[in-house]
Amino acid sequence: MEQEVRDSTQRVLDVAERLFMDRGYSAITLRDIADELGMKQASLYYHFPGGKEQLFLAMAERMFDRHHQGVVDALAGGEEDLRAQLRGVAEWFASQRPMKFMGMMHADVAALSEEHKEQLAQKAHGAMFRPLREAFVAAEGRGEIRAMHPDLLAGCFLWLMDGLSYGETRTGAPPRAAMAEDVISMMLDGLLPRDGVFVPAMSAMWPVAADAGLVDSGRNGQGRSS
Amino acid sequence: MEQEVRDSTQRVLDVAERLFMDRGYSAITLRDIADELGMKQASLYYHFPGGKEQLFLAMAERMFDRHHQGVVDALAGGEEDLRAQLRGVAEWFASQRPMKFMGMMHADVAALSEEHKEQLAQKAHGAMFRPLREAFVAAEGRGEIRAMHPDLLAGCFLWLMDGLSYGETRTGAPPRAAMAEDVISMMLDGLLPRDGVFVPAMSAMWPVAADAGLVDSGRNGQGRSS
DNA sequence: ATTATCTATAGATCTATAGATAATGC
DNA sequence: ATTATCTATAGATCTATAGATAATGC
Repeated sequence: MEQEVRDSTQRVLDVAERLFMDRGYSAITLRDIADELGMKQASLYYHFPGGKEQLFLAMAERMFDRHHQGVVDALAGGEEDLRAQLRGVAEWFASQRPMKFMGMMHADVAALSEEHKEQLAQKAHGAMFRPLREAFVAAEGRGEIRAMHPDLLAGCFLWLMDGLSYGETRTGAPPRAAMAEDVISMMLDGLLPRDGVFVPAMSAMWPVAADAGLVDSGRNGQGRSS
Repeated sequence: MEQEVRDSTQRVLDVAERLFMDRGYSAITLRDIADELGMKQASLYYHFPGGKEQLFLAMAERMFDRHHQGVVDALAGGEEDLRAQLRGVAEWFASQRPMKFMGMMHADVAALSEEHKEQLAQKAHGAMFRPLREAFVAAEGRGEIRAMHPDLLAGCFLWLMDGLSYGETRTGAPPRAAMAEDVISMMLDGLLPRDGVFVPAMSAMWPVAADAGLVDSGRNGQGRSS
């Protein structure tokens, strides 16, 4: 029975995570979640007496714990080599559903109480930002990369990894692994030629759609281009 | 009177843009917007008979038109030099309120009708994505940068510029101009040393907070770091 | 007559609470 | 007795519509 409780609550969190992360805190109702679970909206209060906000918070904390584990493990797996570490983190994020990290930390969090807002920000920071930042600091210490504000580096990388998942659905886009590899190469090698030679990119092999929109439909993007 | 109508409707759009972009389509009610304007919720239907969705759409299109102008002008101002062009675009975005582009194109757009969804995606693409992508293609054609999928390059840059505005409120963060310059340098020069020399970064001058959270409060970020 | 607002309200949700019910464990 | 659900519903919004009102332009 103890086991049952756990499974059931975890299933609620699974659905909540998928829906909240996909459409945002305000857009999702408890009924949406309950419907997907085949239960009634009021039944969710058995698992989360604090209601919607408590459910969202529990979902977010569980998610951050998971990502913390994934990021820390990935960083540990490529020790002494930043590129290998970043590849590992990229693989981790590719294995997870998009979290829309910043979208959540901004729009969704605004709907929470002041206390929970701060709590979640701290959690997110400790879970993903801090370990990644430390990896950049260590790489700089080893003389592997130049000095740049480590918060900026960690933020850019996390941000880009999260961003890759948005583009995933586009038709004609290079596969995610190729994009991640190129993003890492862009950060480390840069786009300018090195020693007069161009570093090859994986995504360069994919054909560029004539005028790739989000889908391939007629263009009505912009008329009044002055 | 004609003039009056225009001003009044534009003021509605101003407030709608600020609120929608800040907290998302679902989180903002027509009452929120009307209150801020000092009018009644029902009065908004005079300006936008189609209601909330029409108001959001009009707001987004006006915003994209503005950004199209800003991006195109910035790109034209630094012709034949990608770094100058990107600096110009970065300055443009710094002069504008954060648009939370992707957050909007994903979560908010999901609440719209299928038709408007597509319409907005096309608009956003034509307004900002396409001109930027073409600048990357041209730079590659000039031999300035290596070949990489231009959609990826344009997406990364836009994404990073949008991301910079999120971090802006953090205490102790380097000023936005320094961050933008470093992000551009990271993309073009890379983090690895060039010809044995480290390219200097502006943000490297800013002190790294001992354990910079979003604010400087006690750490409760992560306990169970296995 | 037109413009730009307002008041009032119908109808549809949404969150949260109270209490019933069925199944399982002691 | 406990667990996990359900039904029913109060109370609070939210969107949208109908129609009144005051100010301005012809």
